[in-house]
Amino acid sequence: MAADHTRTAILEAAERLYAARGFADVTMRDIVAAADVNLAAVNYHFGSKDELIAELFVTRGLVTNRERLNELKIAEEAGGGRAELAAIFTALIGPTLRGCLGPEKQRSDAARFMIRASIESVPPIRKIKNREVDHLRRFAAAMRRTLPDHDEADLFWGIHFALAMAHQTVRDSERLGKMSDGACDLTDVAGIVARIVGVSVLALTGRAKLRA
Amino acid sequence: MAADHTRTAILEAAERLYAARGFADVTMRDIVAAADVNLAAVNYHFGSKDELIAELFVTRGLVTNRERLNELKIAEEAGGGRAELAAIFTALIGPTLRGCLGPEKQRSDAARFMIRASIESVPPIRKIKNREVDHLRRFAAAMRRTLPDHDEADLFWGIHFALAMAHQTVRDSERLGKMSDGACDLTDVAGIVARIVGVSVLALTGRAKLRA
DNA sequence: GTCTATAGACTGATAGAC
DNA sequence: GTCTATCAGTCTATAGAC
Repeated sequence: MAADHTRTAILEAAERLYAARGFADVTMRDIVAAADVNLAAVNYHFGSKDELIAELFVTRGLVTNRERLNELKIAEEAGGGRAELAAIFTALIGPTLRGCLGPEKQRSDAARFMIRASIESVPPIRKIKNREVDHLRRFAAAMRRTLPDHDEADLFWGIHFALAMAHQTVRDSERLGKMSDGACDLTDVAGIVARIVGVSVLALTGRAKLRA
Repeated sequence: MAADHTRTAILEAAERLYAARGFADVTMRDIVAAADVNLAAVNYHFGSKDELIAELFVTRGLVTNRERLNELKIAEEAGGGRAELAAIFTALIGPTLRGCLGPEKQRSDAARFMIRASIESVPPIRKIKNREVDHLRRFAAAMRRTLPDHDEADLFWGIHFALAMAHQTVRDSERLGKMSDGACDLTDVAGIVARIVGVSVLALTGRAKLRA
């Protein structure tokens, strides 16, 4: 009970501080002060600063991944086993973008934390991301069912590019806003998702359609 | 002379070590040991660890940006003031990708350093990237000359997405290789550039052509 | 100006008492 | 499970030698 309280207090304080100020600027002493626990408690419960960050990232990432697979499942059922290509891409990038973009004022600590994780990309987080491969292969499999005759490598490039566009939009929305002088609306999440999905679908099917 | 030697020795050692082991794992003590200079010399010549990293990044980045603008200029001259869209995108992403991808064995320390900068993205580097906006606006201007009637925001989204795909390919080539089980050839730099350029051009012109 | 030796403040991690 | 005390390691700052 008391153990749980300490553990939870650390997690909450860490997420809040990391979300607000980033990983580099927040020390373990900042966290234990905010959580009102002892310094050594972090190492006792999590092992190290990196493992604390990893724990937070895994927890939040699992939620997103579950949403993605859920949307994919719905899309496949709606299509009788073969999901629309656009629906597959939407399932892949929608949950992340909806969580990370949108009106700045109403972003939760969890969302802000995930944005930091995208931007700063510290070692513990990179390690976890490298183990996401199996998860992504499910989307490749869904695409293969929809486009059984399509070149295999193209499908993987399609996933790679869709994630790239989504990720970079979360990461660097500031630069895009500055560069376009406000012409690109970064609060219109649905519009951004549709835009990335549109490009991704076109990249896979466009050349063929243009030839026809 | 002697001043130059110390300064240069620090820069060379830092670039080599950062390229090999990343920013987080290399301390200033590692650098001064490799360069055989005194610890305080780094602060004397560069001010801080962050400013040393920034100096390296700016130097290498200027070379890439010059290549980009040079390619853009050639493309505009070839088209009599209006460059082909594909040539604009190639000028934008080609230099970076040629520098960072390709056979792993023959990558220079400079190339490996820039890959690290893409992946780890420490604070001093992020600051510099945010000031690249003016440079990117030149590509937007070139696109406006080629597509004068096109929606303004679309052009910025096009640049944003092209950079996203290029950047992510440098950043996460490992994951793509694993996910595709080798089906995506990451040593074929020209092919990758062509692929990203193709998607980018299609994203801007595809919908219009499909309607026609 | 260039460089060195040294000291300082801060970090994450840990051993051992409670 | 919690805490105090302390560790070795980090970057930075400065006084002074060359």
